[in-house]
Amino acid sequence: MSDDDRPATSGFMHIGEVAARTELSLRSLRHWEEVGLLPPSGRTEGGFRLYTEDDVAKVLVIRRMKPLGFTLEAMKDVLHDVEALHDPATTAPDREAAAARLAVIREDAVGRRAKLARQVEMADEFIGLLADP
DNA sequence: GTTCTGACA
DNA sequence: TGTCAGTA
Repeated sequence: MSDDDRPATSGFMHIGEVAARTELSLRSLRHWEEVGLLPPSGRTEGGFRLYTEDDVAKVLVIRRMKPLGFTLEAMKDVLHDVEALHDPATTAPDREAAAARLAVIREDAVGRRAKLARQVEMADEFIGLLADP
């Protein structure tokens, strides 16, 4: 690794640090860039991906949606809408539309969470079934 | 030693 | 998604 590939000085992180901090695989992070879900904020001259704290925040959003079974496309929309709401330049009607979409996703998430909870119940019952009497 | 791209038992 | 190859 050459000096221009060392991110420590500028607040940027390499993919390895992001993976470690988010408990996600390098493979997933690379894949998500490939499909346009999470492009790194930058690249070194050597081609190394550079991630910011904001990027990590997005990764965490994805990590939270993952167990709910949302599609990468849905995650992409969420990231875009959340970003739009953060951007002061976003117009009122655009905010309204983004908020509406996120509300739909939230309802969906509530349902998916319930289904997940039922699965955990099944797991607990199974574990109880094998418990020492 | 870490990351990159591409490919596939 | 994991993992291995062949590089830089």
